[in-house]
Amino acid sequence: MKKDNNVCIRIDRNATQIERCKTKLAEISSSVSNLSKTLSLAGNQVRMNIFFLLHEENRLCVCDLGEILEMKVPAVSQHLRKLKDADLVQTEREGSTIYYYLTDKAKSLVQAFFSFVTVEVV
Amino acid sequence: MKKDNNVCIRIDRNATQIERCKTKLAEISSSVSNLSKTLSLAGNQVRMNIFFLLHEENRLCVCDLGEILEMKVPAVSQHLRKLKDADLVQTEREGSTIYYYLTDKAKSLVQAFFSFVTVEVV
DNA sequence: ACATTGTTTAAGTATTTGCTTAAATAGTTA
DNA sequence: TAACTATTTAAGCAAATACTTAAACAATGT
Repeated sequence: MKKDNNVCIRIDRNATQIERCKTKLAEISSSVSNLSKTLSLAGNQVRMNIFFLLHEENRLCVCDLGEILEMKVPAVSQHLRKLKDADLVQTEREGSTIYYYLTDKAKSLVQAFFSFVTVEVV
Repeated sequence: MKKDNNVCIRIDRNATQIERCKTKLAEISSSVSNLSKTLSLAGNQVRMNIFFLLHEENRLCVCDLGEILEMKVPAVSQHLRKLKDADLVQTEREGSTIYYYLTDKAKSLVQAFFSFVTVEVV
């Protein structure tokens, strides 16, 4: 194995394949970036629980979520902000209470996630 | 707002709803845990790129992946180990080269991920 | 058996993430 | 407007993550 700045370059590698791969990657780079950002949000048990709860109950406030998840309110609030920044939840105010609910984008995602669970792929 | 160990309990909360939610959560707890673990692996740009590349090229060795992703081999190897531990990739040796390919479990996941990209939900 | 190639493992470090407490903001009610 | 309720924001800390280099391991060829 030859070393080029510590990057391994196999002697009998397929240079055409490597180049093709690099080109393809560059093309889908921004999609992959968006996708992995979204999935990294879903890849957290607390946020996955929030997805599930909002999916089931339609809407909940931070305070309820804190009690259900047995977590302190600021901790929940910070998770919700991440989801809101990613356009996965929206809010509606009712008096002094702010209710969170899933966006359409999140609903599709959640639908897919839970179908995986039931098919027991995961 | 009353405080119970710093956990907020809304005065006009729906106690029945809270209890129902806690019960439901407990029931699906292990599924949610597995799911979020899998998604946390997918929620990383490098690993998502690896998914994409193995999906497209069928199999690749660490060394090729290192060159394509422009990363050092040990860094790639460590990502692959996580995927292998989660039963998302398998290996086959050919001489001294070890090829990685997606498991069936991973193929289903990847299929779903990339259908989201094309539908532009993400 | 020794050198070479392909790969993994280990140890150290920097960055990121998630929680905690305390303070700030905003709406509600007396 | 003052007290109260619901929530967010900020700052600090602890744990987890990902990369780096160096060393170890495994297979191949001489």
